[in-house]
Amino acid sequence: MRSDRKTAGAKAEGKSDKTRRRILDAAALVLRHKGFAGTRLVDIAKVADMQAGSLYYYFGSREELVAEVMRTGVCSAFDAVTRRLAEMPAEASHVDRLCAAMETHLLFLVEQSDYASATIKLIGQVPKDMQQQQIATERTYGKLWKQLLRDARDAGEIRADLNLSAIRMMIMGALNWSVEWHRPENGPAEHIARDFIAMVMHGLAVRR
Amino acid sequence: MRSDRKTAGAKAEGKSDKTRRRILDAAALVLRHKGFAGTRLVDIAKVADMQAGSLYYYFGSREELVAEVMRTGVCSAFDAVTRRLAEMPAEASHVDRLCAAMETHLLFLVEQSDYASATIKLIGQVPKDMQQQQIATERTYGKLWKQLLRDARDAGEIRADLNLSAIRMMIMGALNWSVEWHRPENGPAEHIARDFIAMVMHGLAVRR
DNA sequence: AGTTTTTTCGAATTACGAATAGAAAATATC
DNA sequence: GATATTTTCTATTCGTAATTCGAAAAAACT
Repeated sequence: MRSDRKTAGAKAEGKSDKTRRRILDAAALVLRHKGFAGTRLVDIAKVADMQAGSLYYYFGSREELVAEVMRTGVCSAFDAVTRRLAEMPAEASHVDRLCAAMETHLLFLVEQSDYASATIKLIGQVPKDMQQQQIATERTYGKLWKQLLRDARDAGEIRADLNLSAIRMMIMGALNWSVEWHRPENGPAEHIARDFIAMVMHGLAVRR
Repeated sequence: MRSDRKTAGAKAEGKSDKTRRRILDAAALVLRHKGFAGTRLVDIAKVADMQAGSLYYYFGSREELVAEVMRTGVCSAFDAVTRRLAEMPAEASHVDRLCAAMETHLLFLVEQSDYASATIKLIGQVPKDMQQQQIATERTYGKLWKQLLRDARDAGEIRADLNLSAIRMMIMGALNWSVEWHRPENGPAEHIARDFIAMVMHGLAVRR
């Protein structure tokens, strides 16, 4: 059994923690590509360079492992967006901030984090109880987006006649769906983001 | 073994065909809610009001059954949109047609067809070979959308500086993602569609 | 170097659900 | 109404992959 020699929040990372992370990384990678049903423990073990049985030294069950990948996925995306917003100049408009959030979310998803893309993919695949847990974790991230939209609307920067909840879900949907189709050969994610933001902000219709 | 007393395209539907459809309906319903991994044959059988073993009289395997649900899902969505476009007045603009297609796709997805919503959900969940097959089936539907966008652009009705492939995927993503979040209590799908179309066409930003 | 603790292994077990097959029931045919 | 055909049921088999467990190996400690 593992000893808990560390106090919460310790910074040094021992061998055991590194192995644990290696397993999580492997799981995120495989899950991202094969989904929940398609991912077997032996697949994860192979990538992590160990035997399937050994995984149980670190995680109580397959579900527990997957759940931690998903939790990490949401939290890391939240962090990435939050950090990006934090480093914006104070004079940035609410719309600027909204656009930055969209760009960051998309880039993070498709070319930075296996955890985040795996999480998106898994949301619709895991059993009901895990899903509940997951939705709870996502609530904080959802609130951030809700706030971004509300601020922009209250400042008169975006139109006020739309159901912002629906708009938010549609935006997230467009961004999240990219994990299903985006491949590097479709071009750099920055370009996708640019065009998407152009559409969302100014519309497809030509100005008269 | 079933006799093939019917010639292709016969209109009368015998008892056997009705049972077959009952199973497909049940499968679509369950798959829509539980996904690929979460759906067991006994679940489908229960809804179809029969024993799991009996399914094999109609389908060679679980995969075959799921594949037929998915094929039906894409084809029916294609039909719904095509029909809607066909009954539009000749003087309708290309943008009008594009909007009609978006609305139809969304409504069909969230409140008309378990087949269509199950299909969307399953795309990222099924094994690689089924996925290939599925993508092939979807190609026709994809072409329809590509054409709608291209026509609108060529007619000068939408801006010409955007990557239409990416835009198409983003639009489909926003619409498709609704199967993950939309519930009747979020309000009628018509309203969601209206707001989404407003955003896509005219943008969130207020006009100066 | 010897001892204890942590980590890994790999074979065995278990659980679950798809698939099969032969009997029974229902339905159609003559 | 008897016979043939189709459909369904039930119990069983089969395969796969998660999980367990005791032993071996590695690492840490004295």
